[in-house]
Amino acid sequence: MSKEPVQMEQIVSLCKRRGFIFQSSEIYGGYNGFWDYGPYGVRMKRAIEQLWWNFMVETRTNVEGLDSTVICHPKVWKASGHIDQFSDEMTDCKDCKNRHRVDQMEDPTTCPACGSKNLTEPREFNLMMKTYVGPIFDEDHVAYLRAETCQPIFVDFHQVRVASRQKLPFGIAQIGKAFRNEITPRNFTFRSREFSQMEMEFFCEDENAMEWYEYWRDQRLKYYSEELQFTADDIRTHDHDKLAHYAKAAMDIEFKFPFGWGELEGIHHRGTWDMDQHQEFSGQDLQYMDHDNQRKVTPTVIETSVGVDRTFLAVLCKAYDDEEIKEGESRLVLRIPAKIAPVQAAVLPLSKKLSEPAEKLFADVGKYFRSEFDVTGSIGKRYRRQDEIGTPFCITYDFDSAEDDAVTVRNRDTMEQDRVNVTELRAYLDKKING
RNA sequence: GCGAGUGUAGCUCAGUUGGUAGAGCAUCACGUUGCCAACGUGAUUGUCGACGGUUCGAAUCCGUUCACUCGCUCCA
Repeated sequence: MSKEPVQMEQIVSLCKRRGFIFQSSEIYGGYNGFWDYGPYGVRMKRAIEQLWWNFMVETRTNVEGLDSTVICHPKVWKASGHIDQFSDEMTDCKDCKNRHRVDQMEDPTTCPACGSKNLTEPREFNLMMKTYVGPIFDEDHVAYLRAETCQPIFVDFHQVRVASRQKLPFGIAQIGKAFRNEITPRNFTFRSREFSQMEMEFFCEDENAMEWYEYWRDQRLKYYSEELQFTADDIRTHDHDKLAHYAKAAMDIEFKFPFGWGELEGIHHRGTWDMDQHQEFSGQDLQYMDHDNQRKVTPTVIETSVGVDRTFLAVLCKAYDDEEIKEGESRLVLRIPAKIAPVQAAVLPLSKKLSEPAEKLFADVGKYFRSEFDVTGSIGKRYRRQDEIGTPFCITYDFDSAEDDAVTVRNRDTMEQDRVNVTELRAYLDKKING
């Protein structure tokens, strides 16, 4: 059953039509690089975040959570290198139209691509979003929106450690918004200017760092295969040969998007770079006292950093299936894993006459699963509507239901139905959805 | 940001040499239907991306701008 590879336009169109994602500020013509999650989108986005949180935090004793502010003391970004490193001088060649980083050019007056000297004045491109804190808008009150969620984790390391009574090795995880003035937002939500990250910084001793690096790489790959059901065709890893200034080892987990391979997650061995920087800039002692060995160590950091919006997009691309049912008839179905589907169970009365008892059933199902009630249109029509938003189970209340206290549960992928007693419905769905 | 392309109802698109907008799907109502896009009748929807100009008259011509797609660049 080979199918046409999905195109980005189809994903964008579906997202808009069914209320997953639409452009920010659309009535004003939109705003480049900003996207809103609609009713189904926010359900699935939160489910993805919850899935990651459960996997990374709730099911472990050695990872703690944090929810820090978007705006931090400006020195945080000075220490992290973002204010300097995120700021590139760029020049455009007026002849061959290529853009170059001035610091990477052998001769800043000559275009490396075509040799022309007809270049624009170097202009600074800083990716940090700037704002002011306090009512006075001058240079002394400049602040930045965080460009990544991990820096506040380093900054709060000691507070979290003391409060949670953790010893090395342990991790701190955070989900939240980050902001970057991307030069070119592109590929729908893949690269936007406001986005959500799910990051975990694992603090350990340097001797064991590579082992932890490998451990977290394996854990994260397990998450993609077992939790998100991505296969070897969807996912590949890519080891960095050129390392960033802070990294000792680094790899990406990439997903095969319609527009090509794109990074979902980065796993980095950051050494003691961040902790050293914050120690230096804050003047505070950020070392960890290892009482067992009577020594102080600066923790080494292993980072796992995921883009929520990218995960969301990957799930949709993978799930999208325009399936041919018979000659000339197809159904659009999103084969989203049940755990993160925006609607996990739709309650549908077979006929409008059955609305009242069906609504009672819906009230009960809705307590335990993300659910929806729909009475408009034929039953087949309503199944197709649910297929389109990836609802794994449709519960149909029919004319026998009052008699036998049972309903049919229709499976999205197989389109087959089970007759399930209402008293067993919760357990039935729970097993199918949560395993 | 630079270069190229695109921009008409929620979606996909039509709109002839400038004469103030249509189709299919979707949505909603009523009837019908009783488990996979049925059908019938009716209804809603657009300052033709935005602003400005030329013209008696602009979706159609010109300018600017915004957004999207592709390339350069960058990254979670």
